[in-house]
Amino acid sequence: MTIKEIAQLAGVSSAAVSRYLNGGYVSEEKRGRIKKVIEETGYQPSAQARMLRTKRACLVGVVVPKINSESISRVTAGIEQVISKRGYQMLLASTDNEPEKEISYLKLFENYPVDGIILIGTVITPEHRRFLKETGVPVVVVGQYTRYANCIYHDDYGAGKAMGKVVASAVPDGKKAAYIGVTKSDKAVGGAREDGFREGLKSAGIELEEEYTRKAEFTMDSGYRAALDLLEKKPDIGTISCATDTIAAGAIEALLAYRKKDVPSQVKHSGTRMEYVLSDSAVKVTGFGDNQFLKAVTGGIPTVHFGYKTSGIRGAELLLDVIERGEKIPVEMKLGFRLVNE
Amino acid sequence: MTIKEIAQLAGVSSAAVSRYLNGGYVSEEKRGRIKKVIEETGYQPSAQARMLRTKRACLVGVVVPKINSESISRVTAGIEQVISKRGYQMLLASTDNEPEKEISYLKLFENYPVDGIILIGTVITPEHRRFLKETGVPVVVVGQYTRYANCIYHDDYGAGKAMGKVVASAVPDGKKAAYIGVTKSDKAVGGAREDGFREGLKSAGIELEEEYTRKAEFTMDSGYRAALDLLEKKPDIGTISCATDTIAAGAIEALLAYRKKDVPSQVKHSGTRMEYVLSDSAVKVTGFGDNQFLKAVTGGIPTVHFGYKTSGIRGAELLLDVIERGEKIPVEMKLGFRLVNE
DNA sequence: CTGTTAGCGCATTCAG
DNA sequence: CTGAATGCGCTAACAG
Repeated sequence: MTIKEIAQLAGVSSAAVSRYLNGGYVSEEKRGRIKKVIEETGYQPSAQARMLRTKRACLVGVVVPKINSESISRVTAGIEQVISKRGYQMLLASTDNEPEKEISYLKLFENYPVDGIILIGTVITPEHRRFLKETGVPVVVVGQYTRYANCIYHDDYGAGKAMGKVVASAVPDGKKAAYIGVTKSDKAVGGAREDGFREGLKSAGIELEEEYTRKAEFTMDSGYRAALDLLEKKPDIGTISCATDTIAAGAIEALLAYRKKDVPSQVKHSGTRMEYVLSDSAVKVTGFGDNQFLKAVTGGIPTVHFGYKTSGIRGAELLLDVIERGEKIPVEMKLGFRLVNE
Repeated sequence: MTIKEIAQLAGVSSAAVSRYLNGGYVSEEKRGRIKKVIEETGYQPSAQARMLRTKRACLVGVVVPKINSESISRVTAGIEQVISKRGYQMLLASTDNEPEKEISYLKLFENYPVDGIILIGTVITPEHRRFLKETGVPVVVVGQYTRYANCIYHDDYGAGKAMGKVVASAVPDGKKAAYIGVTKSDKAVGGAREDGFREGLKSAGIELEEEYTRKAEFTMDSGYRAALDLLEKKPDIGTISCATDTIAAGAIEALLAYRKKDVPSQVKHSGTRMEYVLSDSAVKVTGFGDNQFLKAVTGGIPTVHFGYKTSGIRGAELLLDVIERGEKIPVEMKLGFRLVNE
């Protein structure tokens, strides 16, 4: 069903139909005829052809590293909130943490009818930079700093440092602090958080020793394996701090499993908090991200609340500014954090 | 940058460039020149214009009720797995559990360059049915039964019944079984699971009493409130069964909070399982969905594993069959389940 | 207010 | 093998 057919059936020109559809001048009489025909046929204009013409889609594309994540869903919720208020819709592309897919979806959106792109960043490769530098489509990056695009990121270093201090005062005498991080290629989550954490510990006179350190993927399962390895090799661990709450969940699982396997112990509740008791002494797990699911079922571990939803909101606002008002001045925005359950 | 400009720069016709791009006949010499120009300019053909022409996008649109869900991400992972192998990409639209948005995104995809649509269904309204009946775009529905489209759904009734039997044998003498469901408008999760559960209990001689029943949204928070209400009004509860693991997580949170507020008690571990001890007697929480996160941090509650990933795989295969081979025979597929941690 | 006309960027005939 | 020409479905001038 095309606009031309509708025009014929209604006995008008296709331009009249187009105007009808877009709120232009149409006489009452023709308006009625067109309306009737459209209702009868159930005609829907092809968004695709329209976009080819107008170069406007009222659509933004969002590239995310994975779908099943509380923090990411908070960001997208923020985006949705502001763009839907302005008549836009949102399309998501999930890359499953594969940088190549990320590029391929960025390129898809680039040649696709979207007015702008929001990239929830993890690892920024040279290819990413090249894309950001060369693309004509407005892009804002959320979650990572970059000078090649408008960006909104979080104070991961500060959060890491604050957590380091918290942990410093929590690790018992004679015990050690351990850390499960992620790849440093992720400057924010892998780099800044860990660097900050180290610094926070150091400011309290504690050194994070390399043997008490592991690298994990962004998954619970990976956190589980890393934590188990840590527990098996280092019996004097007092705290396990993880780069994300998801990894922390894996660490908690490992504690449960380890306890079950080797050491008689128990889980006890104090207040709303659970401590995973190991060989008669609690191993405390900390995270980043303030995952509500984790909080609900465990009572909450020490973690950091970032303004994920806010970053989505601000990111979308920024994007719409450049889409609609052609705003040219580059923006870098850093958002703060809040310690939780310390 | 258009195909025409490339043609000019390379001193050939736009048709030649088009052929070059699509693997048609081009002499070695021109091929070289074209290649060079394209590389220099970084030209990328407009997917949008191409689609307008060819009616093929190598894209499938997936409409999901929410983004932050383990079960949904398992389905999309399944979809991704098969379509990416066949050269397709996937675009997601999240409706945040709002039926109107669902329709609006379905219509977006309908007039958009996607070759097919997969709808992860919750509530199927008359509008949905009308859409499915009338749209020309191939659609498959995952997670709900419908006769208006190819569909793949799970044996929610059977799963509910099986869980009912498990619970029947777990609820202590003198105690009652409680159930937190969701809206019956969701035939699968709201209707079938609860009906099956009732039946399972009944087959063991237990009746699910209405006062021990609550309705929740598909969120943890809602499960929390429902469970707390249940606990406060009915002290003789032995088990709380929830329509989803997410709701169950909320129920666990409620147990923790309730215990803290009123009743001295403790959490104890037996094996890998935790039981939330209430007034000296454990209240067992059960769910549906086999959420791995929940399992990790609690040791696992009795739940049901559905073949979510499989349904994604089969759904995508079905869709590609109709997209690529014009398969016309309607398919309804029911997938089984497996009890976990009973 | 209205219809005619000319493309948006590309793929596909169809004669060369 | 190749280029000129046509049109996908729609909107934006433009002259009525």
